[in-house]
Amino acid sequence: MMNFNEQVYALVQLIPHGKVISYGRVAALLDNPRGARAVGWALAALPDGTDVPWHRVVNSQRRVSPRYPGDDGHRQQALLQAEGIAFDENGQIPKSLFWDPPLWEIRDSLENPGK
DNA sequence: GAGATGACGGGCT
DNA sequence: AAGCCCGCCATCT
Repeated sequence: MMNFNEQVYALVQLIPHGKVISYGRVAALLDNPRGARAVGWALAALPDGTDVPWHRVVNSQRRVSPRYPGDDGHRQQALLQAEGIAFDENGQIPKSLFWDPPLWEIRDSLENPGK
């Protein structure tokens, strides 16, 4: 049985290039609707140079979340902009760029890793 | 096992 | 409308 962190990583890897999703939504798709904070914890534990596209996970305000005091989120924004994602003057991402997969698709992928 | 710690979120002021 | 407050959850001490 995959632990929570592994499920988070597996799901985040499914986020399409050019799309984003919120922490809370990731948690909900993993059948843990109140686990948003734990999702952030899981992503924080990723090593540098990971192949997990952590930058595609943003908060429910449709903005990137600061990592440390004083962080302006510029790095994550740059990664997203490189994928064609645009931010408005308020630093928000349009709703249309949010990934909203059907639940069955997630279940399938997590049950058959890699295929 | 109790207490502390976040890359969260939503409800209330 | 912008914060503050306080549950929530997986981990770490």
